[in-house]
Amino acid sequence: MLDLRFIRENPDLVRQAIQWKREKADVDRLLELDGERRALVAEAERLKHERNVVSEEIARKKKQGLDPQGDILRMREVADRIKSLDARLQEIEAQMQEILTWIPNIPHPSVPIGKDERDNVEVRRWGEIPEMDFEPKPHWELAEKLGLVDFARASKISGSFFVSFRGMGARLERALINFMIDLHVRKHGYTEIWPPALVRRETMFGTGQLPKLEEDMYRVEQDDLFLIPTAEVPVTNLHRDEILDGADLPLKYVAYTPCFRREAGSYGRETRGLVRIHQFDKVELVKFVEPSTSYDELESLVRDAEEVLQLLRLPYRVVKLCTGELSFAAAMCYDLEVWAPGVKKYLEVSSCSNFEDFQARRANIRYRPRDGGKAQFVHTLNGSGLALPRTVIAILENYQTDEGSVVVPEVLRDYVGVDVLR
RNA sequence: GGAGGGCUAGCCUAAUCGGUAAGGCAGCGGUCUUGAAAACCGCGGGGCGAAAGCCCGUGGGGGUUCGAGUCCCUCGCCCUCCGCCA
Repeated sequence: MLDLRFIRENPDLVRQAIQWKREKADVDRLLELDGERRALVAEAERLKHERNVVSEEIARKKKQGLDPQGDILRMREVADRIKSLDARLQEIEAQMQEILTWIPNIPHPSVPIGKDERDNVEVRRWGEIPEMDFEPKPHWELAEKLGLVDFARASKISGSFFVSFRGMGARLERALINFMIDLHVRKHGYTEIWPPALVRRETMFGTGQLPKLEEDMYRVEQDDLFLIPTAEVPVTNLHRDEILDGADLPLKYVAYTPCFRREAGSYGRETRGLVRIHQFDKVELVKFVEPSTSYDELESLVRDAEEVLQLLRLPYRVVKLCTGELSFAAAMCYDLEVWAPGVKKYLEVSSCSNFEDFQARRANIRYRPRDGGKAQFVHTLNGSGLALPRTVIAILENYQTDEGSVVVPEVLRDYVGVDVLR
């Protein structure tokens, strides 16, 4: 959510951001309502002042044994006026709120302007694409043959685009989760969190998933709870409606959770195997930081996520998203894309974003600066570190041998228990 | 699922039959000091305003009333007990 005052002072920039992100929000209508609201507030406040003064007068008269009946009758009318003004104000504010919640965050000035992934900017590459003297197989063939994944039975019990890991496949999944969390906790100084996977509506609103993405999420109707699409949601909302101590910042959290996405309307190509599934595992990094440090913190967040790929020795590239690819709440975002030789493309395994104070304002997360002073909104950031299924894809496809076995990356061997999946 | 008790500012705690939120601690600024502590003074939730000042704010929302921390309804959360349960 943007600050209303900021919108008032920078309407053109806000309109531009709406256009860049292909959102629909009527800024002119918002400003018009804002003007109307301010006039009504002035009138209502004048009447409330009168009511306060006379009410005290009534109390005084009663104490002195005088008859306040005339004042009471007069105030009855004032009270009616106030009530109707407040009702009108409430209506206007609800309309403003509705518009406001649909206004996206403003992209950082350094974000390349563009409309789709072709306009993203590659920042750097890491690692060598492995040379194979045989035709690399796609991961679903390898996984099926090695008995790591059971697509058919998962579909039977839950429908298409669900998977069931089995045997060493399940073991690999668990190994990756532990490896990633251990890295971020022990080496990068994150605190491990295990949050709920079902959250309230307000929680989804706090990080910006609602109202925009309601159709993309699973909802438990009976209790109006949502299955989280990412750990970002519960973990960022941990500090909702709090004032953090500036001396404690930055707060750095890492959380493993399953993630649930309906992926409504995104069926099509590139959805075979493990590329896009309704339930997947992810290790997520979340930071709460002082505003002046947030872009440095974004860089270190990206490096923390990259290190997972480097230790796994998987070739990847870092891409800076253009304005049209930025999510609703993000001001800047880097994607990490790992090379998958079987499907012959780069796959997104991490999105690392700085939301500046957009989420903090929505979720009311503030901090008290070290030198005292007023509480201010923190900046929030998050990034995958990493999403599991595509990391599994990359491991299977990059580490495959000509006989169809898969070598286990060295850093995972203690976690997996074997050197080769065969 | 049922019964009861609670929720006041960063934290802690008051407010008689309904009369317009009293204090304390922490924090920040100042006086004093070589520096610090102590002591004393001030600030100390949000909005509008150049300021004076005004409005709002007792978990959220609504109602009754001239006037609500206080009465009523509703939702959330915490605690105690009963029931059920991996």
